[in-house]
Amino acid sequence: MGEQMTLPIQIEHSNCGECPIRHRAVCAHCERDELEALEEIKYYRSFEAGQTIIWSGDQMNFVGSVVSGIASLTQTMEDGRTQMVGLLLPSDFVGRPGRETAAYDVIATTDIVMCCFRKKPFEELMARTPHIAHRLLQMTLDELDAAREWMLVLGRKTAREKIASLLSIIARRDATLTRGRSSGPIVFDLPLTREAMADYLGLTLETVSRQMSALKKDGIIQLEGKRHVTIPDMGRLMEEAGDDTDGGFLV
Amino acid sequence: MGEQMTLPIQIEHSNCGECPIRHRAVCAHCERDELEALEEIKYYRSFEAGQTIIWSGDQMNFVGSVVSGIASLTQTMEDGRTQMVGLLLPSDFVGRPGRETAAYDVIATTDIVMCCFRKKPFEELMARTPHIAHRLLQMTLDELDAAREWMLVLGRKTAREKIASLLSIIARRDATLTRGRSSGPIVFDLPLTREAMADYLGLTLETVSRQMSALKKDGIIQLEGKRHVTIPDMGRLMEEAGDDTDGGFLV
DNA sequence: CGGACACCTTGACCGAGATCAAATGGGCGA
DNA sequence: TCGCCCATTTGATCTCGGTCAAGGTGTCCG
Repeated sequence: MGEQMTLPIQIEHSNCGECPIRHRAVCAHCERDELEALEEIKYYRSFEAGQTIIWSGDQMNFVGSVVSGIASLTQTMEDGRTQMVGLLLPSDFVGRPGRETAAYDVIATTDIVMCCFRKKPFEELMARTPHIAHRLLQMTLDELDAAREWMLVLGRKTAREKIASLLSIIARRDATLTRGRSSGPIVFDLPLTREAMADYLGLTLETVSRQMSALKKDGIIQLEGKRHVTIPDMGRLMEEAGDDTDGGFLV
Repeated sequence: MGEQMTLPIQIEHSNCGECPIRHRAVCAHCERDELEALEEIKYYRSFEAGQTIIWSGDQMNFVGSVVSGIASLTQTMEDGRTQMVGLLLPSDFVGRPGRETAAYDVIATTDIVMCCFRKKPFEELMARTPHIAHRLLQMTLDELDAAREWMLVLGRKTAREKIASLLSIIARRDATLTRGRSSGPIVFDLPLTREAMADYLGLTLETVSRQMSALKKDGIIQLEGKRHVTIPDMGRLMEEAGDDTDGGFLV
């Protein structure tokens, strides 16, 4: 069975035409050609929050990456239980080279703009450019890591640890995107509803809410409104997450 | 961070020298050369049940595949909680092309024989042979699928459903390896202890044992001794697993 | 300004699975 | 064959997180 995957494509946040993201290939000496080839097969799509971008089982005729907004990769059981299996943030890649159909639902969590490439030409480009294939392999390995790290979270962590893990991942990701590694308090807006957090963590939204309140009461996080989060001490949060590895943060 | 992964390499169970597995490359017209090149950098290692084959953080100087036996990819928290994040069965590939160190512990569940290739030459071969890189990408995508499917199991399924899911995965894998798809009862030996099953499923061994007994009492499975399992009706087992997809089994 | 709606919080209670503890059983070496 | 060791089973109890049910809060729009 074919399916959906996310691979963070190596890109830079600088302009290429109307697109705020520059799709950068890996091989230094042929970068120019690749960029031009990508330009030719590129188009844009946008989706509103809540829209299902791709249904599990869909024929896929494009690959692409998220320009802005958040989407989730989700699996659903027939009785309605759902589990988010991946989070698509800006710069993440969508689509499985070589596979025909999607295996997961891709649901827009916020409004989304995607930069798409027609699948066939992209794959041909990939075949012509070994470095792209190699880069895709590396990205897929990263995804696999993230998935396996998440298996530990889902299988063995308590609700409180799960919340702390999610917060630290989002904070880390946010911190590396917006500034370099700094050591002050970290401030960001949660891009997920309580329900989406619950789907990601294998919890109910009530439990998520309770644990958020508890972390707030204990001073691990500060909450302003429902979404605005301040983390005064990243180290303490990671302790709460039960993380031995600091994930390369603040190294 | 680099790490460990499993990718089922495309192989055939026929002899090549002393190795019971034939390492088969993907490109038909250059298969001969690839086989010869693989022969040159090949060697064997064996491990006893319980041995840790690779420690998380180890420098990796080989890639390889399992010839016989079972191993597990495992993550451990500092307080001792462990979660298995992958299962290595015969024909599964070990090692991350392009990564320096292992991210997970690889522990021999049974006695193991591995067929290894020195990493550097293997990667050079990979660079020379685009089809191998492409094949590796496909295998990695399969792994990613398996991991994400498992996230649904870990996050949303009940203990009973988890056990049924694990049994059906093992049964399916066993069935496709040993014979073609047949429709009769399925018989196999569990390659895992109750504790290993628990580590895989995010449960305790007591719960595993209880649910196995329950499934037995309800006639979903038959148990002879501790390990020998008969599944009279695969359909019923998959119902218990809450699986909507039949995973391509008996299609 | 106020009402409606979506999202979130909090409370009370319950149950699946964890934990602690003990009994059973099978395999292997002496 | 006996006895030991270790995996497994089974039992009793506890607890975390799920479930059901009210409220609260913020935002949009009349």
